[in-house]
Amino acid sequence: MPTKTRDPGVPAAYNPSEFPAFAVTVDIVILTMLKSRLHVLLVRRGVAPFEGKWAIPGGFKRPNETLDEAAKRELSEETGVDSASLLKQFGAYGDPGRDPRMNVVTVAYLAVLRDVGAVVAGTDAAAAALLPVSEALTGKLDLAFDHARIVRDAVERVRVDLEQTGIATAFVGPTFTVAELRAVYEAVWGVHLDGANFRRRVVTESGWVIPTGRRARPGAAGGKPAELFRAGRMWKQGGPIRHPQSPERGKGNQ
Amino acid sequence: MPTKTRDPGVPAAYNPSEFPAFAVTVDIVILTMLKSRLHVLLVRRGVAPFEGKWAIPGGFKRPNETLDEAAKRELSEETGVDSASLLKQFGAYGDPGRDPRMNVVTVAYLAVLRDVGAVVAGTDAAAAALLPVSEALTGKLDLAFDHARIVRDAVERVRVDLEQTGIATAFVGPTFTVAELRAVYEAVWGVHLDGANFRRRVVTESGWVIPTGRRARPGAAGGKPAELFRAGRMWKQGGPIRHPQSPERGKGNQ
DNA sequence: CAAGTTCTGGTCGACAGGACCATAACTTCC
DNA sequence: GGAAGTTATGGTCCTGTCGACCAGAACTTG
Repeated sequence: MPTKTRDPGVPAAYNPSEFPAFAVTVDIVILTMLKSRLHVLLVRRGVAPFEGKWAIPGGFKRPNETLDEAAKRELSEETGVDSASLLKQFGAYGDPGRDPRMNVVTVAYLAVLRDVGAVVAGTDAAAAALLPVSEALTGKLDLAFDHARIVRDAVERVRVDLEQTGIATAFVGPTFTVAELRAVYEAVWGVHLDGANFRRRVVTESGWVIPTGRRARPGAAGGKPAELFRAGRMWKQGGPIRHPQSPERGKGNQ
Repeated sequence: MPTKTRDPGVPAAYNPSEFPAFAVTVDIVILTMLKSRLHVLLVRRGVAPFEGKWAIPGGFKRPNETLDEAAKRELSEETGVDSASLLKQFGAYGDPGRDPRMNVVTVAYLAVLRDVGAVVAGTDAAAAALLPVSEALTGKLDLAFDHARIVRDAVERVRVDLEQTGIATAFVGPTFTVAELRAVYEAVWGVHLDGANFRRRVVTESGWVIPTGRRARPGAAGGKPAELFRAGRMWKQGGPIRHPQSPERGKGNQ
């Protein structure tokens, strides 16, 4: 909103044509776990510019909706998923020339989902796919526009939020094993966590996970069937697991 | 950017008139320490709407500059300060009707400065002032547009960043005492920190603060003169002080 | 039944972090 | 000039957390 109250030249009522007009879009980085690796939902562009390249889904904001509503609508249109609680705004991008056709400012959202696989399979397989974020981050896929940077920022945000918020439970289903939850942390952070210590942390204190009494069927390799839990209320106030290297602040110099 | 690749109706080259046009502005929440309290720089609006109300400074983004550049330019125009390193984007706001005149999407930036007092004194005193954030947060000041929400989000961001980044040193001058630095944490978090423990944390391990050999003059109340330090390189990798309540996660329930 | 795999609980030591005390070095006031 | 007050700075102790590691439980497949 204009707040240049001290500029004498500003009229009392703006004429929109006097100020640069922008298109405002909302883009969504949809992340999910697949085969113990972090994946991102990408669509293949069918029109110029960047025709044939991968891009993250998005669309124009409408004047009569909020940014959050626009993101929710786009997510629903794109995947059919209707869960607004996992949508989080994490950045705005407005470099000149980022869209060669016109001035576009985009507001980027992060969505963490489970079971996107079925959704993607239902759409045109050639137009949408789940791809490992590692490939997008290392530049193996060159994405359209500045979407590589947006995806990078989104993943960085997830890495931080995993420690500070309860975003971890958004990656798993309504019921899950401790090992599934641990796999989320290990995949996002790229570290190995001790299974026993991890379990102690989330199971010992009540509020994090609630036992359902049921057990999961072991995988193909066998093993003891794991307990099935559901998420407790404590995840609303941040996650229980800290990044391994984070407590060792101040080291590594001298 | 438009990525609705599967929509058949999208032409290869957009006609800007076919899509809703928005004005894009950049607003800056400028925070500083004054009398051991957190203050925000506000300007008094001279024109409708919200004439006479307080607002945070900002202005229109130009088509040929990035959002970061626009924020830097506005900060310079508003305060004369030319330090881009302390500018951080923290949110975008685009609710319909947030500006009664036209569709405006604003991208909000946070700037942490010291010595804004001299800058404010130099401008028209009636048009700009440093006010305690507590008054803006509690609703004592009713701000223009949705600026109350924006200020609230900015302060929340600072509270988090104080723990995770080296933003604390941006509040103090090039040389500072340990007590000055501690006052920043205490003011932003609203807690009391033990002076001895605080000092041990930042002084013991090298890299956080570097002694200058000089001493500050005691305040009006007297006391032992404090050592003067300057910021070390470790602040680039996060702050050394943790929020007191943050390690006690998972308590308070059962 | 044997071997392999995963889950789950236990122990132990290192260490960060907070509470608290004591002393040093300056001020102002009488 | 001394007393009282204030702030800075260093020391000690104690508690809780967290990771490494071990051992047993419970299932798989062959």
